[in-house]
Amino acid sequence: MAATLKDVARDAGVSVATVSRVLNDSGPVNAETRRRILDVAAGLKYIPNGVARSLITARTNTLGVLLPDLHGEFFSEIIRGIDQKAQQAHFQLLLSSSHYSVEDITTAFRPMRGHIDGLIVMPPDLEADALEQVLPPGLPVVLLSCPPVNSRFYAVDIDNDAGAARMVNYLLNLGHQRIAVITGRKQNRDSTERLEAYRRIMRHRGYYDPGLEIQGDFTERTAVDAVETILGLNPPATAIFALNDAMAVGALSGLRGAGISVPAQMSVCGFDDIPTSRYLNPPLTSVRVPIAQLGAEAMGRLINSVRPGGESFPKWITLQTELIVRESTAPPPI
Amino acid sequence: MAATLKDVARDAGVSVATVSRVLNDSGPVNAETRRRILDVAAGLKYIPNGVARSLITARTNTLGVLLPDLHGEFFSEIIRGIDQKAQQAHFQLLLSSSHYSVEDITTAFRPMRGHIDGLIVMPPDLEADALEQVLPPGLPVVLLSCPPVNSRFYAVDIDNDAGAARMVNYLLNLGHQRIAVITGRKQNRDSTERLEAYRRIMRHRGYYDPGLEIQGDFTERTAVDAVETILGLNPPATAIFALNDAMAVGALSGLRGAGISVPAQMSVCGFDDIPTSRYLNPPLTSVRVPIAQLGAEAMGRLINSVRPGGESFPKWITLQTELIVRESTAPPPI
DNA sequence: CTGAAAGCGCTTACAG
DNA sequence: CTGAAAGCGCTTACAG
Repeated sequence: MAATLKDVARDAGVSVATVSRVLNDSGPVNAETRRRILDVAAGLKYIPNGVARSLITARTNTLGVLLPDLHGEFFSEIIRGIDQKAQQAHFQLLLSSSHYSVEDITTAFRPMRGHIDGLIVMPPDLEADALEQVLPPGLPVVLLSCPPVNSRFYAVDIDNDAGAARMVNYLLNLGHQRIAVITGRKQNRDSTERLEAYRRIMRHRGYYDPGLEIQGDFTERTAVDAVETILGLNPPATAIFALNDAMAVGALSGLRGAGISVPAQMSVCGFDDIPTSRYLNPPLTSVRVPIAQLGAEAMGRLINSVRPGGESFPKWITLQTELIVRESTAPPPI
Repeated sequence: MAATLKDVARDAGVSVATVSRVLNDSGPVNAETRRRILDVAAGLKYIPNGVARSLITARTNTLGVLLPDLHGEFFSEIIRGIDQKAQQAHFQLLLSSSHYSVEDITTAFRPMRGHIDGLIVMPPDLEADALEQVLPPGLPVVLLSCPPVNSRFYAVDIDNDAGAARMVNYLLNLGHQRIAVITGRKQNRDSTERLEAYRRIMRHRGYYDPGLEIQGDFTERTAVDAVETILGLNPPATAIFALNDAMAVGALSGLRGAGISVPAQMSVCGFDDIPTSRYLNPPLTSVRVPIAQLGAEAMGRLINSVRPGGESFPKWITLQTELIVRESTAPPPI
């Protein structure tokens, strides 16, 4: 049906080798011959068969992306950054999500094998070395939000520690002492790091109380439930630090349901600064994470490492965050 | 490096044909031979080369997805539905976004050609036939939110008309007469259809006024701006119908900035019912669209049409919506 | 500057 | 039940 190299060669009266040279700009070709070939190819609407090309070159020009989840703006922003970068470098994107464990990742990777030149993956906490066992030795890999400890992988992550520490200090400086925190799952490294920073600062200032830590899972719903628990605290909390914005949204909602006004009676803040946060009621104080950039940086590194002779990047880069103060936080009620 | 069919055949003392038969469960093979081959394959950690397989079978087991945008929860929900369905059917996903025009789509499709068995695409308004010109004749295609008029394509869309009509009627029945509407871009068919329904009902009830229509672009930001215009209306509007939820979020934010309370002084409602909407302050009245299902239905149809002998689906399916009344709407102030 | 030929790793009639 | 062989559509030394 579709024209092949052979068809073009036949119609142009040359060999397939010559056509291939013209199409790939490899090797010298007579200018006149070149023009004729290009004409014929256009006339035939010839489009190279990428699969055949991949088989012989062992390059697919496709990069894989394995994500744990697809819910919420955080992940769509990551994909947006990844997609943007991939497009401008003319790479294609093979996407797969809902992979929470190394086993999931292993399974999801299987069909990708051979179809991709490299992989971006967001594995559960500290699984870099386990991952190295199950991925092909030569495959370029970039880890998202996971340190490349003991592995040959590249990694891009966020300075969760500094971000969370600044937020807690900001809250403390506002006068809060009872700061409740809603965490993500224990396996979630972003959550763990943010929580550790919270603990360190709270301890340091002498306000640490494990009773202030409520377990969530980074979704709005668990935060709504967490608010109930928090409102039952004694002595009461005066601020809620949700370890991501989705949960801050849930907390705001739960508080509204309970008739608590923010920030007059309770301060609320989040982490990530997803695009929606500035439009919330009240606008959310949060820690800005360059989410799309996180994806873009990962993709940039991956592209670089699948391309021969790219510049050399540091193995591990940590993106900085920024405290964004809006209207959901204020001094505690007196 | 990696083991090939030939390696397995050699070590098992059989021909590659037999190994292929075992691995694909095609054709009869002696039980003992089969076991031996499987053992050898496992020992060698053999994984079939998908590219080579694709070249010979002319099937890639990969489906392409071309989306206009990746901002916001609407698109991540669509992708989630698509991905879920693809995974359970063991298809891979090639994703590309930021394609607003038929030209963009044409360009983005080029590198996908040959790599995919079918395509899901969300084209601009009414471009189905233009699209048919630029896509290969045999390629299975499913259109998202675009009628398949004059084309051979499948299509899945939303009953925008009924949804918007119900919302406007609901607002009218609440007592509103001056209902401002914030629209999307003119090329956006979802927006256009919702707007048409709005106009029809407003005309029918005798409250139609073109001055109530404010142009937006489906992002929060334009809705914040639109609110300013709306607040300058004379006679004033008492309700705002944002034609998607992202703009309702923006409207809520703009109103808050202007010190207008919702719904006491102004009712606000949206369309799509993105996951966040129920957690807003106040929780948003909206038209529920089964967003993930939209993606899943499209993928289901695509999978069906690339698989030989699948059941036959109607060419065009329209998903129904549901009015979700929350707390952002109330009777107008007296 | 150009072509004949090998080969990438598979699948699939066709014989036996 | 099994194998030899052709072939999918390309690229790339190797000769000339």
